[in-house]
Amino acid sequence: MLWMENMQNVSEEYNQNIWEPNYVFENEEYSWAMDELYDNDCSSSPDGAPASASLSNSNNILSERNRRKRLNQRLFALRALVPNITKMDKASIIKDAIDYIQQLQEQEATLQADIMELENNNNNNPKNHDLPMLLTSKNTNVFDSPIQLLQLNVTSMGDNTLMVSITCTKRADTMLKLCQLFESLNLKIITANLAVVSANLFNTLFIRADEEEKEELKMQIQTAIAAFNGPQTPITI
Amino acid sequence: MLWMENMQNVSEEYNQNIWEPNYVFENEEYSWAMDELYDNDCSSSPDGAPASASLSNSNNILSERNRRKRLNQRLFALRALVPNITKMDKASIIKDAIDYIQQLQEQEATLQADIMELENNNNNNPKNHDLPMLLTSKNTNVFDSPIQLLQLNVTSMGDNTLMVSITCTKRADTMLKLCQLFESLNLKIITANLAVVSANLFNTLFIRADEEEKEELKMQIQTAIAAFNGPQTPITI
DNA sequence: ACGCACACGTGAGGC
DNA sequence: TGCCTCACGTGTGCG
Repeated sequence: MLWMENMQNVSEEYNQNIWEPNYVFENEEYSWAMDELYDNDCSSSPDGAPASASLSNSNNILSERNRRKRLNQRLFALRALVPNITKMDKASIIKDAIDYIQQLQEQEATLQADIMELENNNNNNPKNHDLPMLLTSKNTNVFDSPIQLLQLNVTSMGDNTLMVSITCTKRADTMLKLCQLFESLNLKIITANLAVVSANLFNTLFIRADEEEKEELKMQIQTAIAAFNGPQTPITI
Repeated sequence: MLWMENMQNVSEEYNQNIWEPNYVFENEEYSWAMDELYDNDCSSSPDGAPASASLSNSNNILSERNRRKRLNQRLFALRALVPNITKMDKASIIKDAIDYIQQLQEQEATLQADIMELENNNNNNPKNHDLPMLLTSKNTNVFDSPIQLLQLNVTSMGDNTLMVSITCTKRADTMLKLCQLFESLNLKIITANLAVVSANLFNTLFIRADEEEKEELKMQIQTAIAAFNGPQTPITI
């Protein structure tokens, strides 16, 4: 019944691995969602299992651990969006999110009804509201000057945060084009910084995204710039 | 290792318990979240375990099974609320819910701003159609979401530097419009910073200009925003 | 073969 | 004590 005792080797490397999910957690109550991150080797299985099985087993364990970690990060990110949270249970987090979504949905319906009523009330303005407006159909007004990219880096900062650092030559409407590009990519920008030094434009922005989307994001930015510039592409990096 | 074979007694009562979570599920693909619902008694443990331990153990198993079932039901209910779902992963469900909540939040901000705008439009009769209407060459793709200015400060930092601090509600294309506006004013931007907090957008930029242009610059920005938003202006500061 | 996503049983820890 | 929630390792099934 109790033939497997590979637990509780946590205490030493716990303190250096506890910050690896990078959710800050200054308050120490309710600190589940990060009770993992110790990699035991799990060698020498009691029955004479061969080494290959042990290796694949270890991979499975690690993969499953990462999966649980991702799920908990997402759940915690979901919890961060809901304003009125009652309990920190996993089930309660999802329940509160459900209630909040329903509340937002009916509030949206109410607001839209109010808008329609107000629009009908003053019968002299013929404006129409088109709200959904997905991406990729708004950059039809590229005229001439392309974005000349000098450097592009995407690094993971932890805490579901990616830092994008872009350097390009400053010419007319470059910043405008970059903004257009960022909006088209639907990035969740936390903070953006821009510095102009002589004729160069240094742009640093922090984006809320999963850490594993790093390379994907870099490729997205590159292809977006390429698509923005048109058929001829002076990307040099 | 394989001393416990209490699986696969599902087939009879599966059909009457499958509808117990009350989510309809007419399509039969992706039907996880309901792979449980068999209550085995688990009596007569093979080793001579006492009856109390066996009973508490069985209760634990059953309770844990119910907990998992509740969690999956909630997750599935959450998934039912989100319109645009990509994958049926647990992690993807939570991710899509997160994106949807954020989208609903900014849409709510947009709609509330629209309501305020419409109410101002109802109260105020046309009186300011004498706006300078600069820029006008590139804003052919402005739909109808204006910049809702919450705060605007211009302070002199000395050394021919002015600091402009702008707060407005974050909605779609707000940053793009601000960039367009700044470019149209031909400002000599040294450094610009942008922070997004919930549904607000905080913008701070340092501009190379004479100190006596402070009030003039503030007026320029205000009138530019007014011109950008169109005839009706919901400036509240 | 390999990886991924899941449900399961189990022990630990908190009220 | 029992009840509840969680993380863990494991087995299974699918692409």
